[in-house]
Amino acid sequence: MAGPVRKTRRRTAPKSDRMDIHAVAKLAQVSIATVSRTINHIPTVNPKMAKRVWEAIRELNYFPNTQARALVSGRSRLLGLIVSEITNPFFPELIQGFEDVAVEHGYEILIGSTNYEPERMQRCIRRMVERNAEGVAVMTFGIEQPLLDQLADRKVPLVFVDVAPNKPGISVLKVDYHHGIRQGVQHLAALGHRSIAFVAGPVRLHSAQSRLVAFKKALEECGIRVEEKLIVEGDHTMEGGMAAAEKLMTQKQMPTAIMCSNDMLAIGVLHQLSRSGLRVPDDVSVIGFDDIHMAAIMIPPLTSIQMSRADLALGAVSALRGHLEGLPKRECRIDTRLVVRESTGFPRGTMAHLRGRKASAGAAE
Amino acid sequence: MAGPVRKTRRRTAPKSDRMDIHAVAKLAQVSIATVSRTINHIPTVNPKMAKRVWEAIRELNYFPNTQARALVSGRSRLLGLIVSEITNPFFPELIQGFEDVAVEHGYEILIGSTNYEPERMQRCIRRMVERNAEGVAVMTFGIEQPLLDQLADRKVPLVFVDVAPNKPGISVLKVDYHHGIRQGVQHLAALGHRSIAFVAGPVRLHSAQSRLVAFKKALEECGIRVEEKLIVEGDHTMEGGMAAAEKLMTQKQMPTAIMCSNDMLAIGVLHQLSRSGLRVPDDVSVIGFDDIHMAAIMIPPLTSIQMSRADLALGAVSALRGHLEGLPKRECRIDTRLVVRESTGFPRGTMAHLRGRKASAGAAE
DNA sequence: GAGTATGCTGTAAACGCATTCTGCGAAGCT
DNA sequence: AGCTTCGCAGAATGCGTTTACAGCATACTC
Repeated sequence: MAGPVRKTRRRTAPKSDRMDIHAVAKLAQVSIATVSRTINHIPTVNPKMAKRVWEAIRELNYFPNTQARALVSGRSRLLGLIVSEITNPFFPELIQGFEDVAVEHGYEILIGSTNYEPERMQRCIRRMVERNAEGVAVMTFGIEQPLLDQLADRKVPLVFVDVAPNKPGISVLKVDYHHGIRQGVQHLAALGHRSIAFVAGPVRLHSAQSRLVAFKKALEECGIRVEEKLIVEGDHTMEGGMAAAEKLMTQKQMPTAIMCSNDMLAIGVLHQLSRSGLRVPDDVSVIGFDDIHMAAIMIPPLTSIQMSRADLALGAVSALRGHLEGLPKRECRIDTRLVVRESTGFPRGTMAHLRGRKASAGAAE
Repeated sequence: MAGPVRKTRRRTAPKSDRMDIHAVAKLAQVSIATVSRTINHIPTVNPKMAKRVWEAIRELNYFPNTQARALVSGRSRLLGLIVSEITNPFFPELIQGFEDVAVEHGYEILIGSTNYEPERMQRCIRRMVERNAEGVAVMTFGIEQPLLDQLADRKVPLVFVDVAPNKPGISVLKVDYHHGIRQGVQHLAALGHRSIAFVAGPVRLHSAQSRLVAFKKALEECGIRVEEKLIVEGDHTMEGGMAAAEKLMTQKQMPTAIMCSNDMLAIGVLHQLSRSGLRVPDDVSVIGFDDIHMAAIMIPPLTSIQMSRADLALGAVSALRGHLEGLPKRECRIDTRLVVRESTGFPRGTMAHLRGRKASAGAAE
């Protein structure tokens, strides 16, 4: 023949110590196809052989090689999750939930944190593409359009929070900020508060903007005028909350209640107030947002607006799985609701305040 | 020949829209071998061609398929990180550090959290093996020997904290708990404390045990007798800290200082004390361990013993990389050191206490 | 009892890439 | 000019799976 010499190159190692499907097949005295079918629970396999195969697998302590499976099947069984910062307690709780749901459906997750740096975002996306994630949930609460396109162009199913480009293959989890925030404002108004401040999040974060808008709207609904002076910007960290509280306290008219764009801000506010000798809720009421685990164990336990991480996680995974099964896109609503604890009470100096000192915990009564 | 008809099965899709190395080769007018060499920075490639290749890659927005590379090269470029619970703030900080170091060396990470459940641990290990992690850092501060063997048997490089089986391919990061804890005890002793309580971690955690032992040893070094009554067990959560403080306060002789096995406990203690009307550090001094970010922004800022997450992460990655390059094993020392903030001061009722009220922040003076 | 349907099994071809080998043209050397 | 050296293209092979398809019993039909 004309072709070059055909040399049957030997496997580098004597097959025996290689832990692959062949080893299992050999031990179970079947072909690799049967092993594969057994592993994948294809029903046409003879139960007798299947049993032999499982025994061999057990004996050899065999685990299928995910990379090879992914390569041939085209399915990586990997879902990406991009968050902004893993050190903000909200996110680990979210990650936990996301992972639980993903694992339940046979997926694994690839985590990326952007730290709000576009360059890191870029790397995250690159990793997701390289590892062939079947879908990516972008939970950074703020998108970078051009980067996103890299994913969308590859037809990777995506799910965003709050806002997303209107394309097929892209779902969005619409958080109903308004409901929870209105509950919060109504709760404060019912207690008698009329001077309510808001510590907003970074303007560039869409979710923070939505919370602010919802707050203003809720105020109006309760017939309370929006005072721009009572709205200060924080950065969703404790330090930001402390600075914001500081700023609010130097104002002529100090608010009797402070709502915050997230719990970290609220915790910072709590600290700064305490540091200044003000008592919560006796002097000032405080409401947070997110209801992270820590909120419940503050002193006093923080009244907060809950946005369920579990729902978020579930919604995200469901949406991605939906895309993978062909459904074009989807809009999932995430509820928020007020959780009343002990950081809210009657405003100082009102009759209610004097009467109600003891009742501040349970609100009404 | 005798064999069955050889049917050249066509690619499922017309090659053109498949984004693989062939497409790049075609566009750059070179062979796939050259593309491969270019991507892998093999120096023998002609710079001119390399440039053409990079341009083609850019134009096509090509990303190499990681699974295929891993399959053929045998290197997944994946490092596993197993932690106990992602919702304890210590761990996200650790994960962050680990990821940073890993990415810097061209690795990606696979995170697993066990939640202290052996069954989850099992699944984590399974995932690490299936995905072919090149090394795994087990940062759960407590090992499950039998499970671990599954990894060791596969010759996966491992790194543990505190304690590890003495085998080749297994490194250990030895945390020098004693140094930091001694500094803490000495700090308290110097301020005049003689009645120092310790809120320990779960007995089953090796790291918690080590901290307790180090505490006792440090006490003796300072000539203070170990009072078993002043040692209570917590569970490394805030709630555990609150319960422990409660317990300590009901004792006949209340301690003037409390050291805790981790910061979450200390924060819980802080809360419970404040709830009971005791002031820190005026009435009781408190010292934490780990020095998580949150410690610095407590009220009062928590004096804590720092164990650098960055060092831990760096040590872990270095050890794993060492194994991959053939070094048999390694023992890396992780330092701990006292960070004095405002939760420690002179004990109540001493002359020093009266004199030193103002000086409590800076300790000495 | 021959023919056909049925049920599993084994074989071999992909999946996308890295690696290696051969063949070959161009450049550098004596 | 003849030789070596270098670096590229082209082709083949393997990584560990999945899967289409061929094949072979066995069971079923009339």
